[in-house]
Amino acid sequence: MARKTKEEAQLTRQQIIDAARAVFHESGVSRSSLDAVARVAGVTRGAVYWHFKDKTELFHAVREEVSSQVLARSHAIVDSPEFADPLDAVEAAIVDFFRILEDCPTLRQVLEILILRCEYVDDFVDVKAEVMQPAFEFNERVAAAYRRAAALGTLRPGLDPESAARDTLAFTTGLLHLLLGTRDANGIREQVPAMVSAHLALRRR
Amino acid sequence: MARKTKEEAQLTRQQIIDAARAVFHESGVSRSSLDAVARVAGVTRGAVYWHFKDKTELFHAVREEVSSQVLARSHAIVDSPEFADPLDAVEAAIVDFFRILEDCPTLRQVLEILILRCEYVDDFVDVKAEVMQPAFEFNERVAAAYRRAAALGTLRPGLDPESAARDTLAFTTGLLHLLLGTRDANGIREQVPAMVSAHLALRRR
DNA sequence: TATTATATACGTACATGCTTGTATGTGAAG
DNA sequence: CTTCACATACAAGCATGTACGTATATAATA
Repeated sequence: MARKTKEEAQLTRQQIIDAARAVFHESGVSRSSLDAVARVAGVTRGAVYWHFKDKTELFHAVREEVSSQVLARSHAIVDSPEFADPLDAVEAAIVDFFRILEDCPTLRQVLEILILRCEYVDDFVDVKAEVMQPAFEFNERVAAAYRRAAALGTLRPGLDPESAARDTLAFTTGLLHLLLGTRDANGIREQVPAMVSAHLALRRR
Repeated sequence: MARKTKEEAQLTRQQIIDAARAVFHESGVSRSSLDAVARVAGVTRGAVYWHFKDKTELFHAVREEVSSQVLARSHAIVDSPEFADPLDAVEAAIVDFFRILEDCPTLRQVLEILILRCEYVDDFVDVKAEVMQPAFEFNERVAAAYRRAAALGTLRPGLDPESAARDTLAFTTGLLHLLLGTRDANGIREQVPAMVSAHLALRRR
């Protein structure tokens, strides 16, 4: 084999990332060998070590490929001025998230890797904080939306926007884990839009 | 070394389980070697292999040591006839769970192992279902409590008991994951009783 | 523009350490 | 005397990291 052009090199880099996602999802992060990743990608470990320092760096590449887009998409919906009621924006953002979770296998694979196929120890303890940061950032937007709703009078009287946002964060987090935890999620999967709608309905005036 | 009496053997077995819990929590399940577990327990791998077939069986021993007690305790509170309002029983059970999560380091360690230090692949995929089963069983009790509350008229009119139970399950699940995910849980830890109370308050008439 | 030099994008080979499973030894309890 | 409750020893397989080879894209130079 010989040297590739820059575009070809970027392509093999992407192939390695795709292979890593598949292998991590299949075997778990710590049980995945870089040789298995290389074989799936159609290269050798030499290529993997050329593009990535070690498995941790490759793991980060797999994660960052999806985390930023998802967060940006959710933020755009929550902050969208198209919704007269901020509560509608929150509901739309949450429903949208769970919908693309169903439609985008890449996102689903990465989230399944992060949540139940990765051990957060040693150098991965701070990774867990990075993984959860998007959730907390989204929660900030939800709190802001709830404050706007309170000002508009569409939030149920007596509800503290910050407390309500924490509650919504717990609800969303739990729903995600329940959906990823089991195959059919005990019938929860088809109930998602209704559950989100009911959750928001309890917060409306 | 020589043969021990039966009580001594049970003691070393328990020491191995305790050591496994510590080592799994420190290094993650797959990165933990049975030799490390044996050294912490003060024995050799021979003792570990005598008491347990392999690492998977040891893992199950660590898990089952706590899962049954916790579930029984929660069920006892939810089904307790001491509460006039079933919603009070649900609130008490949830608050109690998160309180013993704070007070009992063993339970906390095991839950942290199960949730963020274990990779659910291969022979562990069905383990995940076992891990989540207590949550679904508890949810059944909560649904029954909500039905009783509906009959008593203390449940908010218009709420479907089954839907409300699913919502509570998502809330509880999410709260658990948020608490275990980060060190200070972004200030959520001290808010837990208030969050649970607020969650139930939205479901009261 | 043609030639040369160099860094690039890998593949190959090797040494090392770690972990597992099993096989066997062994001394005291029953 | 037998079985238990371990300890010890051994073999084998992986996975990792690095060192090295290599041929070509690309830049530098003439």
